[in-house]
Amino acid sequence: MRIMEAEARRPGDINDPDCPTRRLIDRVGDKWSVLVILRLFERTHRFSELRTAIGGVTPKVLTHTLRALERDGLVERHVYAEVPPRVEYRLTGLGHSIVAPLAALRDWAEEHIPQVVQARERYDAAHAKGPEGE
Amino acid sequence: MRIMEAEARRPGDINDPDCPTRRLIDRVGDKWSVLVILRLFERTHRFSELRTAIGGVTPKVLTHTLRALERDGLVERHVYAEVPPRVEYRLTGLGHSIVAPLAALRDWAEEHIPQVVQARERYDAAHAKGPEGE
DNA sequence: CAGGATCCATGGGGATACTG
DNA sequence: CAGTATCCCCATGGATCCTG
Repeated sequence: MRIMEAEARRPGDINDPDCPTRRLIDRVGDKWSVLVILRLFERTHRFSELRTAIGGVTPKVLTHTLRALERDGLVERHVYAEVPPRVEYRLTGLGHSIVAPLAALRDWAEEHIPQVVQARERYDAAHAKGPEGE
Repeated sequence: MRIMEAEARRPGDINDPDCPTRRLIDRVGDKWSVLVILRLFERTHRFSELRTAIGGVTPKVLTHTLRALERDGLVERHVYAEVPPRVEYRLTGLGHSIVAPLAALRDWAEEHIPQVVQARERYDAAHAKGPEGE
């Protein structure tokens, strides 16, 4: 499998800043990036639209997230010099390309998270009072 | 089937702790989980093996990571009551199932990170001295 | 409307030392 | 060997207020 190839060429050296896996984690690891990307995949959004659509995100953080995404070339920022300021965000081609992998992961989540939850309950139940039964 | 619950209650409400996407981010968002999973996909590892193989991870953090993974049902922990303590970690079936999506993302990274890096350089160059040429 | 500026709480995660 | 126990730093991100 592909995984083996990667392993062969870069044997898990996550200290290497060039390690793709490492950078990937940085990218999708933060709290809002993925949500923003999946939102923008649907359609172009204005700042406020994203803000209300996602909910729970503060302007500062949303701005930061969007800037990071823009810097990485995943999102485009379009400013319209109008009287009521209008700024639209949309995915770039690169941004679109990451949607599929992201969607794959999301699909995994939707399908398996219940099992994860069950596993947690089992684990907690077995460890809360101390592993006796065995 | 899978989506109905999460989707039905709130399309994209990441405030809902049950939102699969949200939980997924929690899982793959931390610094070492993905590395550990991909390592264990190759073969079973002992604690020290993982430690040296991944490198840069402290025992405390590695333990924490493994515990979380175990709790989520992605990793199995096998303790051998021997004189020199031996503990082996391996992926569960569930753990194996997430490798493919993870690999997809990793493949994306390997293929597109260079573009991301370029985008960053362009962005930084364009913003460092002030956006004039606009 | 879009976001910059500030202050601050939380905790992930690193370093180090110790133990069953 | 396989962790535990502490201490500590600082990046992430939330709350609030302010502005072009």
